[in-house]
Amino acid sequence: MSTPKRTTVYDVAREAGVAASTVSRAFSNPRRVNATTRQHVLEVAERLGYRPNPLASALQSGHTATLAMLVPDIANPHFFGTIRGAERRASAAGITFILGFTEESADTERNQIERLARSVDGFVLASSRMPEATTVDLASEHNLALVNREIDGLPSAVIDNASGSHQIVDHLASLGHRSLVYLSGPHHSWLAGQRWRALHAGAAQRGMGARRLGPFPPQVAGGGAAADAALVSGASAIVAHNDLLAIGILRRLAERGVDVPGEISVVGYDDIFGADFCAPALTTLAGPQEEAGRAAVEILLTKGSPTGVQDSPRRVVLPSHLVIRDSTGPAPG
Amino acid sequence: MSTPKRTTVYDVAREAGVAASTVSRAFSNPRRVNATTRQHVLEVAERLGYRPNPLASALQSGHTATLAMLVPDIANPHFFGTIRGAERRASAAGITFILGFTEESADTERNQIERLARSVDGFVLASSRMPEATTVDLASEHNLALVNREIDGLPSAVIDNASGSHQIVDHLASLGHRSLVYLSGPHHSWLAGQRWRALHAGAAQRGMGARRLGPFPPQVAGGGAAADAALVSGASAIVAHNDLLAIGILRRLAERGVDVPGEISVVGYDDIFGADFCAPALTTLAGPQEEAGRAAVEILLTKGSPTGVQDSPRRVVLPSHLVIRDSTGPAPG
DNA sequence: CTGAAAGCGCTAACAA
DNA sequence: TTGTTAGCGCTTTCAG
Repeated sequence: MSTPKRTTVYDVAREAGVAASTVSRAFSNPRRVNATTRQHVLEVAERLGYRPNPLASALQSGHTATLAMLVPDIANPHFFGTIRGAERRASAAGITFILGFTEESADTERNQIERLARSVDGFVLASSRMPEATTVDLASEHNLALVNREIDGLPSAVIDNASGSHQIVDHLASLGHRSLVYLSGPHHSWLAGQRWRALHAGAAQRGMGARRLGPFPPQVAGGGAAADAALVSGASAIVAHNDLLAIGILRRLAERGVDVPGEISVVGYDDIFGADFCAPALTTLAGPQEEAGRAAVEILLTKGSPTGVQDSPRRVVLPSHLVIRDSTGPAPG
Repeated sequence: MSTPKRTTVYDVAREAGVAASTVSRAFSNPRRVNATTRQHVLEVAERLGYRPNPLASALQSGHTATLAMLVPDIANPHFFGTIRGAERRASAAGITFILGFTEESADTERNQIERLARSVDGFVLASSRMPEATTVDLASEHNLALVNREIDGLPSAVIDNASGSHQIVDHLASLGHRSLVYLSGPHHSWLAGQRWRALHAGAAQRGMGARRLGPFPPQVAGGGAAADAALVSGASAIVAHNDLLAIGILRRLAERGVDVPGEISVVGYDDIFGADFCAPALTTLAGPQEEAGRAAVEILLTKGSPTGVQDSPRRVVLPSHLVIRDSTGPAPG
């Protein structure tokens, strides 16, 4: 509030008997300054309570030491781990972390990027909703790293949903299920496409039937309609687009007096907070979310580094594993 | 990545045949410019793809149009609503929103504040862990608004825990409970103090016994020890510091074969995501979290406004209400 | 290794 | 209402 004139490089310089540029170097380019001089400058700075102004620094240098992460919705616990991983990594590197929400809208996402463009060095886009072309376009002007989305030519960190989906199919097959129904997430969701393709292929290999229904809103509230649709389909196993939806389905099935897993099995994706204490506890595909967030930041950090060369974009694929709980069991009959 | 020379106010000014300051005004001070001129400037700016650089603007004006919210832990769903409310309000005002985590540490919190000080116009401190003195100190140099914490002389938005705690006591009393045990959160938590005081007073009024045990880590994992301690205490009702802890307690009780609410009732605070689908569904104190976040940002926004005068700090108290679910029932015997 | 000087892009007096 | 003139606080050539 009060603005008792901030101490600047000049104040420190005068007091230390050096030039402002030396003070600057002492902070941002330690090697370019004599160790003794630097020590002295730092002491004076400390004494005067000097604090570099990141804005002034960024204005001149072009580097903001800040990065932004854009997430569709904060209320989805699925993003917890990723956010935390990203924040931790950024923090560790002394990078300021901006979190933005896109409200599940590609337009909002795009606007956020344009808006923040000058204030950050790069963006982590989690489960981006933007069309591929738009994203590629933006990537030419901005530093982007994707999480749980892959686009040719762009760096990304994803959790292996293909292999994970196969694990799900194998699990269900081993329990004697002959058919499954995938209750899909948003139509334009890259993840939904991935999951369905793998599920479909895996089921074919195992001689199982597989159908896709939906899209359903990937939230607990979407579970009602999804469950009802699944029941009509006659499949003995439901694979829900994510845990939120799966939990909603579990609820609806309980309301309707359908026994899980006695009459029907339910599987989710993400292993979110709550998946282990809903009733019945949910069988779901888990992955190192935190690691994914960390990796994305890492990518941004190294991209901006001295190499300068834009080698082929890094793509990190993290292993997933199926956590078997109480919502899956032997096929009935 | 590529830096094809950004268009600046000067480019626009030249092209529009006006001075740079006019361009500046057209954007940031529309009234101080002729409507026609402004229109023209905006058109030219649009055509050239001009985008104001917020850093340069902030450096000169001292206003960053950015604010930061500091939260102890992103993994606690309790903060969802508050974060979302704050972000939405900021977004609506065209303010950039920075989210930081303090890892439940007062030191980290303080460091974050110092670190971001120059880059933001104010801070929303959610469930701040800092000692009162430190906070008051910081408030003299920074623009602070507290959420779920009250300190004399500082603006805040809190959910009414006192009245809420009384609601809990009344509910339990009406079910015939003669004693309750409060399983407390962190010792230095302001909320924990509030809750216990109100619980204690309410119980006394109703002629109920009340004991406090703990502190316990306010997480699901803390529930094991908490539940065991509660059982030993012999109380027929448990009030947990928050829902995370309550859910952990529910789990432990289930493991030990203790019937809830048949043998013992359990109440939580916050009505977090999951409180409605754990087993049994949790009776808990709910409040308008989102509103709290919104209010805190609102405070920051108006504080920085033209009034200039620092009237008595605003304190917003939001109503809470008890959501009765299946974890509470008549006292046994 | 260090200093001097010139801005980064914008806004804020002060004139006109 | 608009233009002119200085910077905001820092980094960065370029000399020395």
